Amino acid sequence: MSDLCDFPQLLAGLGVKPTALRLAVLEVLGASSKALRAQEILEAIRSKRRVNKVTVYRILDGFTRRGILRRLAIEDRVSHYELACEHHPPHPHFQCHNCGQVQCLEPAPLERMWRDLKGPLGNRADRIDIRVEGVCHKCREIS
Amino acid sequence: MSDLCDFPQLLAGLGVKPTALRLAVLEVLGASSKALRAQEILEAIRSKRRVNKVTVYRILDGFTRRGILRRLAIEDRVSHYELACEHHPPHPHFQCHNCGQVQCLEPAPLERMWRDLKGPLGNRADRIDIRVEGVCHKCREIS
DNA sequence: AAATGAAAATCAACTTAGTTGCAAATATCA
DNA sequence: TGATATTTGCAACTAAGTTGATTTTCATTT
Ligand SMILES: [Mn+2]
Ligand SMILES: [Mn+2]
Ligand SMILES: [Zn+2]
Ligand SMILES: [Zn+2]
Repeated sequence: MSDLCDFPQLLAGLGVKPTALRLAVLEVLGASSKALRAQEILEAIRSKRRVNKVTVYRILDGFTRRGILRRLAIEDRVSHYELACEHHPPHPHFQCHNCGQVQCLEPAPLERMWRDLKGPLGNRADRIDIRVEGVCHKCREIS
Repeated sequence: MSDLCDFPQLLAGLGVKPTALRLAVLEVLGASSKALRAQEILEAIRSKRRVNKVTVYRILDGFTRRGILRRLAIEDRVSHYELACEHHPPHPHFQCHNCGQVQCLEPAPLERMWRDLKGPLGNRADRIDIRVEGVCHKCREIS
């Protein structure tokens, strides 16, 4: 999705060393049009080289803490990850409850929701996640 | 939250036997102003009687399938449950990333989101979940 | 009241996704 | 080169939930 980002430079800007594995994680996510599970990222990297899952989990975690990735709590019991670079502003997601895929939707409606939800609370809102669940285009055709 | 519902009657209407445990699960959720984890429901029941966790998980699962409860994928790796009766229409949720509590927000803005998100897809949207993340009122005071 | 049968609850074992602690391998710097 | 710090790997563990088989409960039928 984002071959627009120069990953080595992105990491350099944050003082993070661009190791082969860190770049591999970013490239897998950059090449995907949808948010991926840690498992899927792991397998994608493994199709090219050998990696330990712990390393991948640690990279995903570190990137999420630094704001390089967003971790989505979109599905029970499995996190999904996506790039959080400027080409990927926060946006709603769609998950098909038949095939499980997580699509990215257009960011547009987010701004308005912010205003509606932020107001009425003594809480401080830092982030808003919108998840649409249903049956995707492909799965509808089949059945 | 919903002492408004007559649980035995609710179950009867669906042809589900109102066993002691099923009612206990509904009463715990009915007495709570926030969505609860399976663990919390289990502990609440255990403070009164002895139960096996499998039974509680199966009850939660059955209720969710029948639409008596909603299962919320609001936090990584832990489901939250809430009553889905007419006094609890679907609504956005707020989770504090300090204390982890999941508050229920007002249902109002949901209708509008539907229209915005349903349209642009070949997908069929069945449900929309909105999750606001931040720091809750209580946790803000403390720090 | 005893026998039958179905639904509900329990138990032990298992699974999945992720985490922890520590050791080995690399990279960086003096 | 050696000393230090960072990254990666390995094995063991955890938390949340699931599975399959067994036992209990409870309403019917005899
Ligand atoms: Mn996305
Ligand atoms: Mn709620
Ligand atoms: Zn699908
Ligand atoms: Zn809080």
